[in-house]
Amino acid sequence: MAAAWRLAARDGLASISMRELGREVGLRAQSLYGYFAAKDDLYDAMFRQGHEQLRAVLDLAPLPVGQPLDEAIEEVRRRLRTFVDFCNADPTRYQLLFQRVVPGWEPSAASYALAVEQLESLRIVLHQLGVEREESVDLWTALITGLTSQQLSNDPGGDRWARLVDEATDMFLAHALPDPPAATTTPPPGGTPT
Amino acid sequence: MAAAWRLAARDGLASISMRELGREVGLRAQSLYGYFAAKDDLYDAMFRQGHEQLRAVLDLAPLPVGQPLDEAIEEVRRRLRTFVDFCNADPTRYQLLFQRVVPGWEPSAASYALAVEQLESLRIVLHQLGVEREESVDLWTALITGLTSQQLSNDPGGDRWARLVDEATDMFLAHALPDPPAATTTPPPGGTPT
DNA sequence: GTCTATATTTGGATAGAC
DNA sequence: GTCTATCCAAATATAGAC
Repeated sequence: MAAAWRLAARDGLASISMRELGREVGLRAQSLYGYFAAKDDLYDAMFRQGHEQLRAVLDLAPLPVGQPLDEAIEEVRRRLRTFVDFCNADPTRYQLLFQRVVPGWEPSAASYALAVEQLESLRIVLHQLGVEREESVDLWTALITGLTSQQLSNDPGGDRWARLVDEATDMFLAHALPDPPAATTTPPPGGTPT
Repeated sequence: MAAAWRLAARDGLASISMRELGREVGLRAQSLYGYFAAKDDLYDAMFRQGHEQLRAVLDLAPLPVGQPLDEAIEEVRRRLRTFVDFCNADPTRYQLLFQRVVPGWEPSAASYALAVEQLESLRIVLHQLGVEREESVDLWTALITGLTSQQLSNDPGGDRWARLVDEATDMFLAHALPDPPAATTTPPPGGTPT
């Protein structure tokens, strides 16, 4: 798996070949079929691994159940930062998980369920903040996706967009919260919604 | 060219083959080399064509020089809508123009200049609105990119994210304009540094 | 489990005739 | 301009020996 990620990072996901992967691990390409029934299975395993890694880093941040609003907001901000950093740390992984860059391949149903689960957990967090409109959740995912993809496409390895995550969070919450908090990191007055 | 776009839409950009393209237009693959010196030249021609199309639709909307603020804002809103619609109308074209989905290929310098030009015109429009911080322009491109890519990846042909463009514009302007419009009751974030 | 050998397909690209 | 013929490289995958 590590060799596969390495090759993908070097040549692009779609350009992984069984021959080269075999060479990388000291085997012939044919021997790999003892581990993956077909090349698609390799992609599927990578997809699953990537989502497990994502879940691992997000799980470090517990869901903000019953937190005061200002702490919950800080938690959301932290999550966005974690997510953008996660994507930025490995553009190839991001492409496999969130874009469709391998022609003719799509994740198996079982693997895709992992991805859906992530989105559901996001929805829960936003709801606890008082962001309940479906449209607001969509706007939030667009904002995250946009920051991430701009960062990866136009400033890989840098932080030109990544450093905007806090500002973006403020912008979004000021728009989406029924009772908008003060900007930046100053704690807002009480008045928890819902 | 039309046949190339058709194939790309059907099988993915990276999967275009000269043989199949030839078959599509009633020629042998080898004959195509009379028109494109190599396959990369084909991608380059498509890239150029796509950007010319984009310029064409955006040029329909004149730059809002010296307009009153509210008209300029409406103009920006219109431009975003035009852009998202343009991308949504042809996901393949979007991928070629704004993502890197063809392994080993990148636009020639001459073609890439077209893309840079688009961004520059965007910067001008925002400046005329009073949005001058570099970070705000970046936030804006992230927002556009995010709406577009979410729309294409998760609701192709629909409008789940496309219909959020006006709301997104309001959110952004409320945040980025020194003197916010009446769109929302949200106070702007703290004073923008120059 | 891994190998050799090989089938099979597909792709980009060139040479030279017409 | 387009064709036939061909080269060359690379890919996925299977069969069967060890």
